[in-house]
Amino acid sequence: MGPVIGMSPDKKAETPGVQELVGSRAATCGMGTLPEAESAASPKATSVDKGLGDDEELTNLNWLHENLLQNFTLGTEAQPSVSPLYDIEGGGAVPASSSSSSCSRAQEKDSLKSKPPYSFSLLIYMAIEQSRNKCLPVKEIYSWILDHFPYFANAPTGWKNSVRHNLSLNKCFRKVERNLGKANGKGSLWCVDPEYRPNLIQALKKQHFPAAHAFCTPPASPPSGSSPPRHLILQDQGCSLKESDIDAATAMMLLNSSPEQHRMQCGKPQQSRVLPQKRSYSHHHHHSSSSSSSSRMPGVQDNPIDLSRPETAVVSNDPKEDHNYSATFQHCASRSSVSRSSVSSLSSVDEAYEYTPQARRAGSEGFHSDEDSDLAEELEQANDRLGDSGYGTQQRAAKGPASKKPRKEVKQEIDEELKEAAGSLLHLAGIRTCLDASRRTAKSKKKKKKEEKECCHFFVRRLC
DNA sequence: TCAGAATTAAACATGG
DNA sequence: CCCATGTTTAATTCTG
Repeated sequence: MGPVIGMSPDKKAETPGVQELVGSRAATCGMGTLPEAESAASPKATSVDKGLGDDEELTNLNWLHENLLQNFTLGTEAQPSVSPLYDIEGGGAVPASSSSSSCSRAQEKDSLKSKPPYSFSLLIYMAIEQSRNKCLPVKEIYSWILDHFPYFANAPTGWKNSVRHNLSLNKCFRKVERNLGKANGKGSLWCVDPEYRPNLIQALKKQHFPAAHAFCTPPASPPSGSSPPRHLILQDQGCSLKESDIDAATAMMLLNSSPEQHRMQCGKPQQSRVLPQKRSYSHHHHHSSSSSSSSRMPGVQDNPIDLSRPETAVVSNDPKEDHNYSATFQHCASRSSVSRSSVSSLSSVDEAYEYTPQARRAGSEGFHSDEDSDLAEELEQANDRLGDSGYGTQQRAAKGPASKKPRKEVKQEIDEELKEAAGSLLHLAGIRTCLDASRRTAKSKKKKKKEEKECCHFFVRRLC
């Protein structure tokens, strides 16, 4: 990621109102992260681009915290205005920053300054995936990013251009006409091309995001007391785990990670460069050799992710093949016969939005019916589990409430469990990180050490 | 060092 | 005309 800071500040604001809103929100909730944890992480995390040492690791754990917890609120749509971490830290309603310590203040300050370690593609992906209907208008994507990464609230507005650029250019994202849309505003909806979801998840994982699988659409069967537990596979260890074990397992990953893993989890932000572009936008890409392209994205094949979702495990139509620009472009035509399940992602949406692929891409798109039907069902059920808000209100209103209540309860239970698990995991991770950081930054300033100490003490207290 | 991926900036078109 | 959205190109930066 290039420095956003370098963007010309005199550019006109694209959405003037939002910054204020989010800025103030961020100020009140402090990004909704564990304040003490982040206080250790944040203080010097203002620069992500260069020369980051020990602090950066903490910073990235910071993001890990946020996103882990976000995703552990499985089955609930991200509530932009309410951080998912509220629940964990404050027992439900208390903003994290209400425990006003010097840590939380510093953290709030720095959360606004530190740049997310995720590429725009991943940010967009996360936004879309956490939306109820798995598709969002650009504006909502902006909002999600602003809500979850307040850094952008204060950053120059070129990032929105980048977001749009990514949406247009990245094959992972597909434009969807919304015919009911006038009331919802202009512009199209954007969704994630299921075919490329594995890529995105892989990219997320590569970006110190062990819980990337949580961005996967939940399995077909609705959660119930009798439903079989979801099994997750920790990519680097090949362990198959029940969800209830994930806290311990992921904690193990954090605590016993190899240097490489540790770097992934705590180290310098790395953007995964695995996401396919829709076309070539630079001449030299056209005649670039395919030598390196075939060697990229090792994880997709080497570490198939159990994503509790059929398509995610299917990488046979491997987009990695055309993940480089030239190949991407050339494969477009051949991909016309390739199974396409985008529509399936929208199956539950198409009551609200009619899916009409854009002409530019429609030429190369057919949709796979078999997979679609399965996924449609799956998504329908998944969407049933999701909370309210967003675009699907009408259709839910049409449904009877009778079938909803038990699911809701179950969902709540699961959420509780997951939050708890995530909480303890993060505490462990926080301790680990704090200790590591203290060790490595032995030479660093006393002030910093003090903050780390506070952080560690906090976690130890919490554990006890 | 290099190729490719990602970011950033900018121009332009379109539609509300 | 303004603004949001979407597309495209180009330059730059970063990373494996």
